[in-house]
Amino acid sequence: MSIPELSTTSYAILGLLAVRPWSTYELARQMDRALGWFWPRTRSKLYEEPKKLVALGLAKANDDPVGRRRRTVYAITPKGRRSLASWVREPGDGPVLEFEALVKVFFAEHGTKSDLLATIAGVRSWLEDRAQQSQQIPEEYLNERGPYPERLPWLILTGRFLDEFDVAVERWVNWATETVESWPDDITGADPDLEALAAMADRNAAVLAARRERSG
Amino acid sequence: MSIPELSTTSYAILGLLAVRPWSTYELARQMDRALGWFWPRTRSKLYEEPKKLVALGLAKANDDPVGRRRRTVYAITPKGRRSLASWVREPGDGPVLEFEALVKVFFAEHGTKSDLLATIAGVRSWLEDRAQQSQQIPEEYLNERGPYPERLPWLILTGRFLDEFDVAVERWVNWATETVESWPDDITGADPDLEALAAMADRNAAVLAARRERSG
DNA sequence: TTCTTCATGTAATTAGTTACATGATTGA
DNA sequence: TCAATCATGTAACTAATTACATGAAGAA
Repeated sequence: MSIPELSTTSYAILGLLAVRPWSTYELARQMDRALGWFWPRTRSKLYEEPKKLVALGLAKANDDPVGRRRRTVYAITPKGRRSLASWVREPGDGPVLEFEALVKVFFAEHGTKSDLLATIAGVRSWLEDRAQQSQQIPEEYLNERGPYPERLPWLILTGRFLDEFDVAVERWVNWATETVESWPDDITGADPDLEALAAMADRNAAVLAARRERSG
Repeated sequence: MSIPELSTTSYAILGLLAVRPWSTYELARQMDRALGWFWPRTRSKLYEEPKKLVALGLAKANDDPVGRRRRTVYAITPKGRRSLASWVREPGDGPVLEFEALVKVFFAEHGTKSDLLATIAGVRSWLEDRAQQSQQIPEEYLNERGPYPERLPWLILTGRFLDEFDVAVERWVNWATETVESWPDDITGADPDLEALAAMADRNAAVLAARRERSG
């Protein structure tokens, strides 16, 4: 490789630049709006990465002063498009989850039943905040006002993943709330939900059986 | 605060030390087995963090040489237990997702239909690998052979979340495969699945309506 | 006795976050 | 005209990963 292995973050930004040129601020907004849901990065990264792309000839920077301040607008180059295309064709990594609240559930013995319920309730709030933030996007497109409608078929693919994810969280919150509410106040006396456990084991077995069937 | 704000990773390790003392290697295995599914960290972190805990008086290190090499076994202190307990009672952050393959889906216009199908198929393999890796744990507990059975009620809570997550991924893979297969070879001619889009908008609205009902 | 896997750790590097600073624009 | 918010960026710091090195134990 002549190119020293860009990170996924670099390619994510390069991908946005392939849609159109953006100033850094616009890139940041775009990350908030969409990409950030499954590739979250802090804003300051968005000032660094494009510089790297420019250094490699994958993008170019245009200075576009606003008043006394400079603003940098980045655009993709043909070389950048080629690099992006070859990245897109390689299958990517699977989902990675980080879930602090669940770590606290995992160590629930150090808190009370009501602490645990509060932790779970916090996840419900998270879900609601998220519903709030993401509500306008599908509506824009349904009203034929969403940007870059030619990309819509695959934007729906990604949106649907996030939707399934939220459904999973919601289902879990509902079940976990009920389950913990049924426990005694001293949670060390709780009975394990062995039915749930058996269901997990079964589903797991089903996935593996399906694989054996698929692959011979 | 006298304690300079530990990270979630620190508390995760502290939580494990509260179960029993472990050598670093055992900690690493334990991360692979369970915590790593929702708080993934590289192995070398597991050598660093305990040192920090020791410096703060939250854990103590015992040297336990094996042949000519040293091995360090860490144990929690009473102060460590107090610190852990106060962390557990605060509700934690919601789930954060990173999903490289989905970034590639998002930029699917730079690849072909079959590239896209391959990306989705990669996610199915991920799912199967995961089923493989996690299969024995529920079975151990169902056979009453799992370690620390007194923690089982909340271990099932966390396991169930991961199960719901996998179900979501599986549902998405199935739907996405079907959807993309129905597209023309030139994906720029694909029709957006507006029904799916409308369903997402509806679910979103339902979550928000439920919140209004709850809090109003 | 040698190969492989288990086990133990450090060092160098990269990625990512937090904190800060300040100009431009808008609307009360 | 002043406060709030939008916009632009850097610097210092912390977290995390990758690469490396090597001893111990068990199997062939």
